[in-house]
Formats: sequence, structure tokens, C-alpha cells
Amino acid sequence: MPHIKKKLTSSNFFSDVYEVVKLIPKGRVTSYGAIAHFLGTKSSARMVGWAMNGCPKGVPAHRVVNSSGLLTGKHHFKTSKTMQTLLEKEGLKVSKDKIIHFDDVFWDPTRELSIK
DNA sequence: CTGATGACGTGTG
DNA sequence: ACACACGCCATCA
Repeated sequence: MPHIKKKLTSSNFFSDVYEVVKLIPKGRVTSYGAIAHFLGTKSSARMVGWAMNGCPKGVPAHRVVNSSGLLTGKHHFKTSKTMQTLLEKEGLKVSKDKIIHFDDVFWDPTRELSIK
């Protein structure tokens, strides 16, 4: 990335979130809570969602949903259907704003990245 | 510093 | 299964 504007005071936490989100394999999803736990702020999944508020390009925020597999953040995308469309494009199935087989496609950073 | 806010999570009825 | 309340903690006015 050429000119990344550093926001001082913040970014650190946000940066970590973005990194993890970018690492989510295609066709997989994770939850805010899982990321929060991975970053250490396990009790504050809200911070993760907040971080996504400024999600720069390149961050597949659509792969991040709440613990129920619900597309809670779809309203923050260009259009309400963007998130679901993107997910379906990656091979996931979404019904009523909820990911089907969520357990099968769930990608846990604390397990996939940290292990051992 | 204080209070409000937020793309969440968990417990309880 | 659904609805509601409380907790959590970083960021902003």
C-alpha cells in the first residue's frame, strides 16, 4: 500500500483487526467475538465491530459476522445486499441474513493462527 | 475527566 | 426460539 494514512492514537487495535480479517480464508467467516478474543480483548467484541467502521479497502468485512452467523453489519456496506451477495459469491449460503452451515465455515483465529 | 455510543456476547425469563 | 438487560472497553464530543 503506497500512502497509508496513519491515524496515530488509534490504528493499533484497528490494525490488528484488519490483519486478522484479511487473513480469513475465502469461503470462511469468523465472529467479532472470536477476533476480540484473539486480540486479547475477549470481552469486547464491540471494539472489533467498531474497528470495522473504518475498514479500509482490502478488508473483507463481509466475512465477519456475529456469533449467531447473522449478518449484523450488512447495513454498513454500500447496500444492504452487498454483504450477502459477497458471501454467496464465495460459496457460502445465506438465508434471512443468516449464514447456513455457519459451524462448518466458521474460522477461528485463535485456533487457526495460534495453535501450538 | 465524564458521559454517550457502538457492525457484540452471554445470561435469564 | 424470542425479547430484554447488563457487561465490556476503545473512541469521540
